Amino acid sequence: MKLDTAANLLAKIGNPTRLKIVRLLVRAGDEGLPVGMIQKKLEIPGSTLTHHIGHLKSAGVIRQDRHQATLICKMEFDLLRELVDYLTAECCADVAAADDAA
Amino acid sequence: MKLDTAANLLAKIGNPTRLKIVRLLVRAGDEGLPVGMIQKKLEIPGSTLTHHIGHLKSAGVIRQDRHQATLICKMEFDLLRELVDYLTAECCADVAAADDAA
DNA sequence: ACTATGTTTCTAGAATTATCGAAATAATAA
DNA sequence: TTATTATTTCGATAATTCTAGAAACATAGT
Repeated sequence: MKLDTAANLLAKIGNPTRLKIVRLLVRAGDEGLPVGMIQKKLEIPGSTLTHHIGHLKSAGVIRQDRHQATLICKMEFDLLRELVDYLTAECCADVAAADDAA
Repeated sequence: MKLDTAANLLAKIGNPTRLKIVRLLVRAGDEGLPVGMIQKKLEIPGSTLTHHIGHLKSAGVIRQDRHQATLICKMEFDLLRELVDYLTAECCADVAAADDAA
C-alpha cells in the first residue's frame, strides 16, 4: 500500500463520526447495517450521514448493497486489514530493532 | 483508548506529510531525528514542518528533546502501539455489542 | 557584542472539510 | 396514480486545516 493511500484511509477514519460508523459496521459483520439504522444510532441528519458515508465509500472502506428500498452499508474488511498491516509494518515493525539497538 | 482520542490520532497521522514524518521517526528509532534532518528529507519550508510537528506533538505522537541548538524529534512508540491495538481490535472484532460507550 | 545555524511564532490567504435544510430521487405498496 | 419510507443531491455557510514568507527566538562560537 502506498503512503498516500494509507494517509487517505487514515484521514477518512480519523473523523469521529466516521470512526463511529466504521465501528458500528465492524460490529455488524458481513451482514452490514442499513443507513437508517446508522442514522438512528448516531442521531445526525441524513444529509450529514450521507456526506460521511460518501467519504468512506470513495475511499473503499465500505460498500453499499441495495436491499429493496434500503441501502445496506458493509465494511470492506480486507482493506481495513490492509491498512492495519501497513501501520504495523511501516510504523511499528522497527520498534523491536530500535529497542535492541538501544 | 477513547474513540475521540483514536480519531484524533488517526486524523493527525492521516496527513501525507505527517505520515512521512512518522515513518522517518519510526525508522530512526529511539534516537530520533533533528527537525532539520526531517526538513532536508521532506524538502518543505521550516514553518510548514513546524506546523505539522506541532500537530504530532499536541496529539502526543512525538516529543522533542533539545540537544544544543537542535531539537530532536522522537516517536512516542507506546502511543502508536496503543493506536494500532485499538484499530486491530476494531478490525478483528467479535466485540460484544454491549460496551457501546460511543 | 556580533554572527551563524536551527527552529519557531506570527500572519494571512488558499484549500479542504463539516454541517444541515430543502428538494429530489429510488423502491414499493395501496 | 398517490402515498410512504429510505436515502441522496444540491446549495450555502461555518469551521478547520494547509501552506509558506517574514520576523523572532534559541543556542553556541568568535
